[in-house]
Amino acid sequence: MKCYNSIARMKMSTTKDKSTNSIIRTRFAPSPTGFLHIGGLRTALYSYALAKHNVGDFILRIEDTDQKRQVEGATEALKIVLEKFGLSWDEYFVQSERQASGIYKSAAEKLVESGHAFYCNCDPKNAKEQGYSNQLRDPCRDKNNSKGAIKLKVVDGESISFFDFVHAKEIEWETDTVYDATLLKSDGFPTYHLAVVVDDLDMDITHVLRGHDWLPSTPIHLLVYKFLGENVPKIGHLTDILSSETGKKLSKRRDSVFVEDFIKLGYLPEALLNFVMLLGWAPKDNQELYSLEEFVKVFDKDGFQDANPVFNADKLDWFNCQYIKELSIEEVVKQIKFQNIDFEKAEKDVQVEIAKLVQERIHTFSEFNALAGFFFNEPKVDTSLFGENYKKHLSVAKEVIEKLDKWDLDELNTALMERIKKHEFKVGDFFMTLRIAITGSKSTPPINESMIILEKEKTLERLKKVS
RNA sequence: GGCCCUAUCGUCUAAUGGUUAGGACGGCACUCUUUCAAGGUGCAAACCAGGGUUCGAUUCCCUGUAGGGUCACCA
Repeated sequence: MKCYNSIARMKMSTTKDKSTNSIIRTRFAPSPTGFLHIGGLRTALYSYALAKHNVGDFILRIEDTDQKRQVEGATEALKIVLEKFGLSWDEYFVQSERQASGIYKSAAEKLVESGHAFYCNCDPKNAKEQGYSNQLRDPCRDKNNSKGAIKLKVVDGESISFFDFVHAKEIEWETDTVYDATLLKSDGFPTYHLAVVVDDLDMDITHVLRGHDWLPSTPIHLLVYKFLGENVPKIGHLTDILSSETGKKLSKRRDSVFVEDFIKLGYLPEALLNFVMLLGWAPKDNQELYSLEEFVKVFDKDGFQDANPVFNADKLDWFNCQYIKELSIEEVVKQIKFQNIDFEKAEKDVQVEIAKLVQERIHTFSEFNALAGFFFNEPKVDTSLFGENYKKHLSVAKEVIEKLDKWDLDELNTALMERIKKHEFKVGDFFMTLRIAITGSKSTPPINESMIILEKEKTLERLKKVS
């Protein structure tokens, strides 16, 4: 991965001939205010795929112009997660570092000079109470102030539009509905509206992919682009992912939305990424399983969905199953270690044996303890679960196991089956009794295999306890 | 409320001016099986409504309805 710093990058752009630059350049521009949102992962993925499908550049830009909302370590966490998903970037920028060079301030001042922006020296704290903050036309626009925040001077009676490449249609606004947005705050930092335009221009971004929540402020950006007099990148707005609970946009408060949380719950990055690929984009054929590499290969701008998809957890689980099945047994072992401390302490061959039994039976690794915790913790056995004849079953089983001279799956099975026949037990009933006695549950991994793993002593201990 | 976006099975979606409207998840049934999974087979399940345009609309246009987003010196 190439990682330029901002200064090096600025030097580059001054020496480069922009007119010959036809390469596709996309960016992911999160603000470091917390963990990565599932929708953010999808935006990053599509931006990455759009660039890489066309052998272009994918840029990571940290938008940290609101100093008050910074979260310690969020940028580092963001980078780690993106790399975990294979979304590596070619260039890296931090807006607060760029801000120091005065790039945003001078752009804003340029707009004032050309008459497209004005100073507002109202106290931001009182602005709301005075009704200045959400007014379409700010009273300061005619005051000729020479300091304060800088706001956009929107001209009425015009229309402004752009072609949205996700929706594949022209979207238009009357400027009468666009408010005099703040571009440069009184602390000297740009707002998103200014920074995004200045940076996308300076970094030669060709395609902007962002969330639908940005659509309403697009006319502001369009105006700034126009007044700065440069080429506007193509812009596309991705659908919102809806909560299956509320039917509304996924919210940090109500829904589980953070990528890190899904990883903790035992979802594999490949599975999560594959799931997210198909929320808002679909291929022409019916293929559903894609690695990142395959996805990049088939990705195109025509596959975008216009309607908001609902987050379907069942389908995510299914994807996770598919990828868990493909895992090598060593990888399964590794994943289980994150879920259970006792497992980590077990002998290596025991770990492998347990992993084999569990691999096809779980949707996420967090299910491990419910399914296979009995290997490490003695279960509480609810005797009401037992069927008829369970006492006979148990005494026969104990007898067989005690006499068994070799602790081996085949030997155990044949010895058990022999006695089942002799006593004319129902095979299923007999093993269900053993299953409950040993695991405390009616649905478990294969019971003979489990007993072999548990070892003779522990198996007998548990059988004795309930008989 | 203003502005903007959207509308195919419960969910993710494909295709199409003429099709038995396809696939996947989930559901159900059967099968496999000492439980649960996994696997296999099959079934049910959709074009929001009303007007146009057209020989013909799920598809194109309009209206309605419904859903979503957004209205900060936050991003």
